[in-house]
Amino acid sequence: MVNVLFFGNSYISKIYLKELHMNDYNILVITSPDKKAYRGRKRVFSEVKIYANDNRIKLIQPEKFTIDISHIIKNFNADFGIVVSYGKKIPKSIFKLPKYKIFNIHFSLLPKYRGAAPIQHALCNGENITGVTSFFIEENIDTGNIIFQDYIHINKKDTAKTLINKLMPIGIRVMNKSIEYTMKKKKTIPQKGKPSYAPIIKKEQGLVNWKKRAIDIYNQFRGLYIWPCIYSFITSGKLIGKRIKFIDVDVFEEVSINKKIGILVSIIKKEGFLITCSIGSILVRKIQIENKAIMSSWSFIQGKQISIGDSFIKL
RNA sequence: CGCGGGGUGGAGCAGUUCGGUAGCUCGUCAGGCUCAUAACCUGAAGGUCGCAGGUUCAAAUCCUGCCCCCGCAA
Repeated sequence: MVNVLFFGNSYISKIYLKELHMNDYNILVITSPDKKAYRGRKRVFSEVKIYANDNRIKLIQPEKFTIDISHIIKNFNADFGIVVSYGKKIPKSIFKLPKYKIFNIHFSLLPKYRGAAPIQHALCNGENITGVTSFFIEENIDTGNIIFQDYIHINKKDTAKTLINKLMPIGIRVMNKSIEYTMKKKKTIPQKGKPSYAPIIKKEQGLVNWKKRAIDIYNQFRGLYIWPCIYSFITSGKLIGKRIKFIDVDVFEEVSINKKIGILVSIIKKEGFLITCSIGSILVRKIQIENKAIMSSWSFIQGKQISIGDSFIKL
């Protein structure tokens, strides 16, 4: 029986945990403590925890890696460990414990996009290629020697959501290859090339800058699709001061040079409305006003909440 | 027992402050115009105004209780 430590928190992690479980490894899951979601006064368990509980997989939820936690992990006698979307730094005292150390599944072509949000940053930058890399973790973040790497093309229409879906099967393959290579003690290779960084996304990064090109704003939309979405503020008309999230947008055209930017210039029946950017304009199909549910731009227009000439640019 | 917004024909909204005829932009259906149309014109159907009480000559509107939905924050 092969003992595996699994570090993960998100629903992405769950997919990898499931793969390991299906392959009959003896797993110890390390995930974050439960969070409280107050709406409905419920406690929310992470997907990882739910899966572990449903399948009777051992699980611990340390806040920090204390001596006690370290003992539990040591006593598990892991052969190796895998980290997928864990979100916390794992100290040396822990990652030196397993026989074959611990490796991470990272969603970029390292050394590009080191950090917490590689998928989002790759999309925001309009990359047309990305991938999955596995490497042994060390004290610096995302710098370890590469075990296995695979790439994938990014479609112009891909958002963070669709790209994650495409990366999942690649990642599974990378993980399985990595396990195989690790057990065979196959030689790893140092990262080479110029590194770039993908720090955690903050909500403020969703604010649209209308001085940018339509294509740049569209890329920002793709990258921040799942969270926090791109948004702006309505600065005229009846909803003045309200924040508006753009839930579904597209580039309408990308060549015109506009004097007035951040203005709703026209409405396309049943489709949505156009907003000018410095170069080009974007078509907004779905929106969400703060404190409201998501609705189509067309419905929004029916309610006379917004009309041609309204602006989104802060004065 | 965190903060806040909301429930009005099929969709999105106004009307509630200060009680008095159910309103707007769409959609649907029928007819008309048109070579033609998602355009335009005419007409029609479709609502116990979230639920239950209360006040009143009269409640979408005021009072009380309840249900449901949503945003923020974690």
